[in-house]
Amino acid sequence: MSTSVDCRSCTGAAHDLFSCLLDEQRAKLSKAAVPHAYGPHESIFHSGTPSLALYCVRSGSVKLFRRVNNGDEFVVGIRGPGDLLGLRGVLAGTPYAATAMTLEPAVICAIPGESFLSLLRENPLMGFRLLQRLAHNFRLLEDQLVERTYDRVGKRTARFLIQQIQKPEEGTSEPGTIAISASREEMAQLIGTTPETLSRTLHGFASDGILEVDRREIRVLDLTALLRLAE
Amino acid sequence: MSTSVDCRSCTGAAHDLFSCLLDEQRAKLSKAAVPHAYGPHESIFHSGTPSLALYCVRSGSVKLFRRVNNGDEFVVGIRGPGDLLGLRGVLAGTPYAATAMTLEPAVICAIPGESFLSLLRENPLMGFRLLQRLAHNFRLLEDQLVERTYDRVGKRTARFLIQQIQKPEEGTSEPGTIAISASREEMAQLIGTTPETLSRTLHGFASDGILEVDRREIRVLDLTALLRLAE
DNA sequence: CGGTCCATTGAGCACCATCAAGACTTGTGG
DNA sequence: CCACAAGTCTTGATGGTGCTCAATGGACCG
Repeated sequence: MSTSVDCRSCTGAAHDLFSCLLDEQRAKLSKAAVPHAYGPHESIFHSGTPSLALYCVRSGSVKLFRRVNNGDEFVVGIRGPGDLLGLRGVLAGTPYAATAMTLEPAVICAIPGESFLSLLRENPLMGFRLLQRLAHNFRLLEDQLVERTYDRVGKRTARFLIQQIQKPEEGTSEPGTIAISASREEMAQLIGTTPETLSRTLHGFASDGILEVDRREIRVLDLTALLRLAE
Repeated sequence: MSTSVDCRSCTGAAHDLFSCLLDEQRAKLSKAAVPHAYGPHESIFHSGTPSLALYCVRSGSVKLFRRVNNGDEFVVGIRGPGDLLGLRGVLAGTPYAATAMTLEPAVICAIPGESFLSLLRENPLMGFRLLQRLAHNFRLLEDQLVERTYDRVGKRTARFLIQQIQKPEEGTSEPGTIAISASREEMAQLIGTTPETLSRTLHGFASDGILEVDRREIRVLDLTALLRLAE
């Protein structure tokens, strides 16, 4: 075991979850968790393979997607720091339902399913916290279901852009400027549309004076209008 | 307290969940649970109101829906015997996210949120079972998200019909015959479309020789074809 | 300076919601 | 038992949204 990790120092929502662990349990977790640095577009696990481990995102962001019949990817969700991946599979003992892939460079800890389950048995409070978290995620997923079905591409795109603005960014960016690291293809997937439609939508916004669209940067000129579009 | 209930005798998936309770705990649950017989189209709780209780479906079926901006109902899910309603709200301490309404006559037990939570504290194993169940439902919801977004009305309708066939029915019906107790409007909601489109879809199937459509009964003539449509 | 990849733009079309009208069922009161 | 009314289901016509296919335009890289 080359690297070691201290789950106590882990920031974000995961801390909330693990904060109830006793020192001894936390030590056990830290010992079981194996961190790994992923590059962009590396897969963490694949849909259909047995759920041997649970993954805890320390930094970076990850997309979860399923492959649908016609072959293209359906993005089921995006996870960030503090989120757990593969929880369902480990709990239910079923294969992963989705494939997880990093969007950007990320550091993610792998926790063997068995270790996690035994920890869960030892510490019911963590179980309760987990229930609450799952309940919360459930609601978010429901929101997503409604959004995908009811809201038009324009609205979803506006929401996506607003999320990106709020995302904590590194030094260089000015307020209102979104650096696009993803390709249009990928961006379209996250919104749930095609690259063509996304392009049209963005340039539509641009010609309304709301955005300035560049290949890898989007400047928001009229945030008020954008917020109105996102309702 | 007029009526009393024995949670041990409750059939279905709920039994799985409560089977791990000790006698004493089960007695407590049975005492806390208040059964109530609902007629069709009665609401059990409303979206936005505080989550004071959890509901356990004993018989009948229930639709969960949200009201969307334009005013119409978006059906988030359907629950049947053994399912719990309002779990999320109780766990997270947030208001109900959806409104629950019976589709048919139903018997449903109300369990005060506090009683349930204290039971959960006393019995970690139940917590674990609950986690598993939530994990499973999570997956189903994800399936629904994909289905709603990707599958066309025809496919969704076919799936719906197949589900209805498999549903345990009371004496009178012949195999392959579906008694429609719901109106077209309601049926359309469950599938996620409009009454007009549903009507066209059903009669389209009929003219392909797959179904025989009557106002309140649908006979499946060609199950193979229907299964193929549902993929 | 070509070649390749990605983004954009255009044209056409499928699906389905909407609006509108007609057919049928059901209920009510005379 | 009939007549009328109200509701539901069906059918038709139309339009919008967004996907698909195809062509063009840049950017980046060798």
